[in-house]
Amino acid sequence: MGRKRLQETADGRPTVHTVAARAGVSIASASRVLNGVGGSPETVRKVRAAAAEVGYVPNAIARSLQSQRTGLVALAVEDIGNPVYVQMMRAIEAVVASSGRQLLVHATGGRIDNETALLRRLANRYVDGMIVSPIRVTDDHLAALVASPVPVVVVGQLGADAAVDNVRTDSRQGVALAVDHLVATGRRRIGFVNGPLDTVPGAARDAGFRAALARHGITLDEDLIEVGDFQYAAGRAAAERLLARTAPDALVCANDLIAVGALHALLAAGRRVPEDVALVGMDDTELAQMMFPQLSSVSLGSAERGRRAAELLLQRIAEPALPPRREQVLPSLAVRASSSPTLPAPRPPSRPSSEGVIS
Amino acid sequence: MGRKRLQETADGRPTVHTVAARAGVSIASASRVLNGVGGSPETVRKVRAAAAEVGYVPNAIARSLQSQRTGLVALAVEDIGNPVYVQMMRAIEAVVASSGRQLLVHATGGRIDNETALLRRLANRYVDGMIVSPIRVTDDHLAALVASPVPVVVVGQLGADAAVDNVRTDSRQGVALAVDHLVATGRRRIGFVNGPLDTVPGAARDAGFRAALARHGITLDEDLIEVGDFQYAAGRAAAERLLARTAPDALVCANDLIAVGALHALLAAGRRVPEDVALVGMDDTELAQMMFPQLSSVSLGSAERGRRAAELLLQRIAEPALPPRREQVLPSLAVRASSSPTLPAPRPPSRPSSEGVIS
DNA sequence: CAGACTCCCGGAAACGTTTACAGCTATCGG
DNA sequence: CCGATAGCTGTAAACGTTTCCGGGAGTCTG
Repeated sequence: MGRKRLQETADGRPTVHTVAARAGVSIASASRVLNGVGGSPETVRKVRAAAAEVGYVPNAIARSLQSQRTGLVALAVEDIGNPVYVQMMRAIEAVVASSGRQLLVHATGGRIDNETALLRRLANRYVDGMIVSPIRVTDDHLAALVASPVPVVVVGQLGADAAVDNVRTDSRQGVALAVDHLVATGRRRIGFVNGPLDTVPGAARDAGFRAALARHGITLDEDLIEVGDFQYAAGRAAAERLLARTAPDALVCANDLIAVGALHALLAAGRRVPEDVALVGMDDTELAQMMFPQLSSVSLGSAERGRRAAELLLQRIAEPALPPRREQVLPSLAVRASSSPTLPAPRPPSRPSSEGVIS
Repeated sequence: MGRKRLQETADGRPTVHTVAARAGVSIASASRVLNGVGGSPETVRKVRAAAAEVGYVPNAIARSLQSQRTGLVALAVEDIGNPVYVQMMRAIEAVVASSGRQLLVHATGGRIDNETALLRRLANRYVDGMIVSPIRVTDDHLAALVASPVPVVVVGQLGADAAVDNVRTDSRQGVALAVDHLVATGRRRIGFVNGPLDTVPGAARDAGFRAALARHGITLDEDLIEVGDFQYAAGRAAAERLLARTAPDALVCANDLIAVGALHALLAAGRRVPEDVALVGMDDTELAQMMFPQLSSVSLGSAERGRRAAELLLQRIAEPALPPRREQVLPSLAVRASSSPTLPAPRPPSRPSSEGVIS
């Protein structure tokens, strides 16, 4: 009974030992051949043949334990149904793929414990690094971020003192761009449909809206502000409540999903866009261009933020000791038919990103 | 220099050895305490304290190597920007979460080598199982699927003899539902905007469309068929080409993104929907309800397919020896304003899934 | 022909966990 | 008071891979 080591795994799959035994070489040689480093022609032939015969496929977990890397990078976002994250994801994927890694996405669904759990599970070496874009951030959440064993980059606003790589934008300024544009085109009763105020972006956009109105000397009518969720249905419902209460001549929405909901509410209520009510969304997703009329939207540079975040992450994976960095991308405004008095229901251009961009 | 074993990892992070040494116990005791199994009160106290002091966090890779499981499940889809996959993903996530696992999503971008590479990387034990929804499937792709070391479930059409768990729908029948509905409401010049014919769904929908017209005794005018990509922009361009060529009184689109593109093209060309041209999409995503008018759409039960696929996967993870199974979900048609002659530009209902459903 | 150098190979140690097993102490029942 | 039993503990083996290191064989150089 001197059987020292089983040559296959519990469920009967071959291991490198199986291959080595079958080829009549040591596991060291087998491993070398399988990794394409070294080996005499004869050994290579035997090992390759043996591997093919038994259908050997290496166990990536064991390999990672040894090599201390997995070739995977994760992205955690609230809601994968929001096109802004799709845009961001595509940009990240492009960068990550160039380093030979693969991107995995997880939707936290806004449940913050979910995100913390993900951090605990994934960040403990299942991935080489992580990009997270939280919309609510608590203290122990932040603690979990800094304590992560693998590099983490945060996309979005974060406390000034957080020792985490961070890419952000100024969404207050983004809202200001929208308000400036509307005021400049003669609108005065400007409404605002926002997301929850207990989220980071919700709070920032609320502050931005109030500040912008004040700057123009417009006193705020609270009836013109309505809060819902960052989703289509909630946006539509919120806009309906607002319209039932008062009559705006313009509507700023905290993201494009809300703006689409508002457009629906406006059209259903018989208001013409932009003649009766001008409409401006936010995030400048492809959804904005799918609508009819196409929606003006404040770009918060989500693709750019994603790209930069991915680059920061790759740098930190290569050089873990770097000090925490912070980058900022500027918002800009894409003016389209939904808010333009000069463009009468225009034919959609084929190069959609070339409309008048104000930054 | 008899130092037998380093007590911390190369980058200075604590291991279970660090904790054990600091607590003055063996690594076995430390591990037991950290897993909450056994240990005297005194040992528990010491180990807990030591772990907290050094900030110990277990290496999940090492744990997985030992336990042969990771608690992760992956979903691979073409394009995460397509809302149909978002729906599917949500359904899968719900099931998977109930088993205490987490779902990771990967977008292959239609690059088939990408999907094969993902299979090689992820399926080799990084995840406990995988759900893939390929739109193109080659032979070695299929080979990679069956050879996967971890359970795999395929969503979508697959060769009849493939030894893989499979959840499918009948999209030919789905197209037929749309055509039947349009014919029944008096349309005769029915156009079809499809995706690429070299994809599985594209081919099936093309066949379904031709068969349905034939069944109604309508001879097909090839001018009424246009092919693009399964995306918004391509759908709009394809619809524009079609409209420049001929004058349909109805349009069936191979998915909702295409349908939105077609809607845009129709409105830009001054056609009224549904008065001049009735429009029916496919996949019944939330996008269909975001439009104005809301789009009729053939539901291919994507949420249901996702749910079933996840259940099949969990069963197989628990019981790997099961024979391959195949499940089918039936298509149905949600009739909304874009194709209804009887509903004049209706107010969107608040319970959007309750419109007249035909199956 | 001796030495240096190159190449290839196998043994064994790692990577960081979990866990089977055996030994020890303390308690309990008879 | 002795044997059985229960509860903890530590040693060591596993999980499946990569890689360091030393030895052997062959080739080249002087």
